[in-house]
Amino acid sequence: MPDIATPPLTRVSGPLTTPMNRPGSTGAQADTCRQCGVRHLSLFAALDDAALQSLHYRIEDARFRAGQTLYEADTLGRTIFSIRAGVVMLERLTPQAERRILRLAGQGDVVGLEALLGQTHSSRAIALSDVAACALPTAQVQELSLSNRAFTQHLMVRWQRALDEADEWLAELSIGPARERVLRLILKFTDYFGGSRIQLPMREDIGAMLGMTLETASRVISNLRREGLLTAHGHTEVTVDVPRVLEALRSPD
Amino acid sequence: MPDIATPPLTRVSGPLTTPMNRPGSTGAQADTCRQCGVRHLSLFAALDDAALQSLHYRIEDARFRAGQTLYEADTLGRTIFSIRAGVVMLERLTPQAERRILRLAGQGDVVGLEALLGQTHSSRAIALSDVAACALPTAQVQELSLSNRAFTQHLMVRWQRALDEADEWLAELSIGPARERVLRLILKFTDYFGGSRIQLPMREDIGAMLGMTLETASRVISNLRREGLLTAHGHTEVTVDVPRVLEALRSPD
DNA sequence: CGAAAACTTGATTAGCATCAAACCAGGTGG
DNA sequence: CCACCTGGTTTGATGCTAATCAAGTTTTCG
Repeated sequence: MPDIATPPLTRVSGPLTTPMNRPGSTGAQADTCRQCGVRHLSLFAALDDAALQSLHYRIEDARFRAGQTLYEADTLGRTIFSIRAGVVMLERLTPQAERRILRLAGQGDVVGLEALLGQTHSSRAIALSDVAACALPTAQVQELSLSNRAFTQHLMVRWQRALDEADEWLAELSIGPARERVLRLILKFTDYFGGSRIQLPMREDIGAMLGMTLETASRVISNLRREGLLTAHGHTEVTVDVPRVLEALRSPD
Repeated sequence: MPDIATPPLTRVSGPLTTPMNRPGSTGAQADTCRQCGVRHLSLFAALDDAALQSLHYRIEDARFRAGQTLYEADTLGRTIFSIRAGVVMLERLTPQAERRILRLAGQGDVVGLEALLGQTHSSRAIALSDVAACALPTAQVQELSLSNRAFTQHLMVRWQRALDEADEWLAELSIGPARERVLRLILKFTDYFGGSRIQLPMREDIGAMLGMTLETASRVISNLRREGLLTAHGHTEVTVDVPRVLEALRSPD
């Protein structure tokens, strides 16, 4: 597992290039993992030194720029991704072939778990910001879950976390007035980005997350800026007045 | 594990009584499980006779009438429920304290998995129809997943199935015109009930599943009846003209 | 039979989608 | 360097869908 250098979370536009998979750093896997500052958050928190030494497969440092695809829907994956830094969107197409973003995954989350069961990916995974992840071969994960009970437990926790998140999106982000849904999503961003200064995604993406048109998303956000709940810095970066957002959600105004 | 007598799926209203937990039938657990006609669909499909013989905890036959609660949100469970027959709704409250039904679980599904991780239930589970389930003690399940690799795999498949279902509800049942959402939900019912003759839930429940008011749900369903896509038998039972429903969903009319 | 619960239907309104146009920033090429 | 082009954003005008409020009807059950 590679080091933890956190990539800048600036949204990078431009043509999509291939993932920045690095050809494996020097030294043994175990050393790299031991030095990882976010290992305690990851699937590998359960592994002791002995377990790290015994890894049979190479764990790759997978880097993605904003907009790049981690995997496509309806494909078979050979790896699952443990996210060290950045935010990933999971999306699928509605029956009318419109994009619908199902949920986000951030530091400590794992995406692509279905690959462990031999299933094709049910959704597409796209980097919302620049992303650093460990690409864990499914064979390695399966081997570990055979031998290591705590590791299996960690896997199940990741599954449950995804399920909790899905439930929350159903209950909090897919119904209610547009304004409230946007406010709740913005709060979620402050969690994922770890602070009140966040990157707002494209209006189209916000719309796809909340089940509304990009125009409605734009209108709501413009209003929030005028009311001072958001302060723009540059074109995509904003500061959130978290207390006032919480207050706005408490009182139906 | 008890026998498989399928309860009638008629919706029973009236005051909620305690679950019909039967005090365990005669004979060893293994015998009961061997005779279970839906074992191949259940978590226990992975267990051979030896494994069944070695079960340390009593697995209860849990019966619930329509409307009864399997477990409450924010409580700690000591069992998970493997559903043999009937349909269960998982619901939680929105931030505005309105009911939101997240998804359904039917034959072969497991609800309450989070109890295995020591977490409180994140949602409430309520029987939509009469339900027959096996109440599996979490201690028993944890013990099995230690010793039996295939069983662990089955557990993970159940987690993933719940996640797939949640994603589908997000993409297909929480956005789009009311009429289409109702049509898609009705198709789902034909799956869960195993045929074109289904029990329609209360309009209020349909509304809570689709994020719409009960009046809108009622209007849509009344229209579908007038158009002949649904035929009423009694007050809650209807026959679905599946081909025409599929056609109606294909063409945006 | 009467009361309560669930369902249906109507009238009105609010909120959002839609269509359309203008605006703005960044990047490209003359 | 400026003009232009492109992709994203904002804003406006209009119409439709579904929420809301309000009866009225049917069904269920004590």
